Amino acid sequence: MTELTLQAASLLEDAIGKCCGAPVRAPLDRAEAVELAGLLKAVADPARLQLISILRTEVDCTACVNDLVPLVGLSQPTVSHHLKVLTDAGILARERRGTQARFTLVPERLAQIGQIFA
Amino acid sequence: MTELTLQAASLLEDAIGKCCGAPVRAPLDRAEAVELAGLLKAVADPARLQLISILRTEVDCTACVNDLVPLVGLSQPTVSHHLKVLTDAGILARERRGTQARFTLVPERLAQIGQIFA
DNA sequence: AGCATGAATCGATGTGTGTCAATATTGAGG
DNA sequence: CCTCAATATTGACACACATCGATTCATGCT
Repeated sequence: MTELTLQAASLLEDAIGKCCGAPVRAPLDRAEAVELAGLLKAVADPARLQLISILRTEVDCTACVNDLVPLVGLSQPTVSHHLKVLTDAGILARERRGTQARFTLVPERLAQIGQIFA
Repeated sequence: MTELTLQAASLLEDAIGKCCGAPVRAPLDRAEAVELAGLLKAVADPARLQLISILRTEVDCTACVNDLVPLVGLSQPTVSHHLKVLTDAGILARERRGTQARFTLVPERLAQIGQIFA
């Protein structure tokens, strides 16, 4: 793995053309773009954003489906569906606790999304 | 507008329950969630992510439609469509330059998206 | 004016997705 | 084992959307 010194990176910036002080990256190819878009799609939905924001206010960022259903005002199957989408995207972790399923935020994954546009 | 001191915010954190060191926010209501989701949807598409990443490598973060079409490998109408979506979302700015239209990144808007999950 | 070029709009089409009611599955207790 | 409570899956439906070809619109040039 070759690494660039800060100085070399700066020269590269001048050569390629630099934007807005943001780090220089090569344009995404189709595959990379599809993967990133998949992650963003998981989050680009009102119900799922609400679920995430609710979990953020819960102790340990966890809750079970039954707690969430009344808070988002959707049917239980629909909430279950959204939780699955978020879990498949690695944004939530699922853990069985007796008869109920507890969902917990994965903060590193959220931070990763934030980094995309940093 | 009432402001919280850092100390008060910290107490509030303890009272509400805190997650992952992320700032405490109230859960999103439906309207807020819809608006945020709209912004994220604009970005949650492979072609549009590619367009953004390409613009980032261009000098001054600008390019015209004809330059972009071959780079993303989609038809001109489709590229035009995606550019419109990004522009409507405030992520690009459009400017006529003779017969062609130049699109420029709005870095503040991109940063705003990053902040959502910070 | 007329033509050429670059960009936007239109119409159509196939695919994806959010939602729910109904049903199935899982796990705990009697 | 049977039942109950919590969650997941299925089927169906409406709606949104990415894509393209054809066309239209806008500018600059001759």
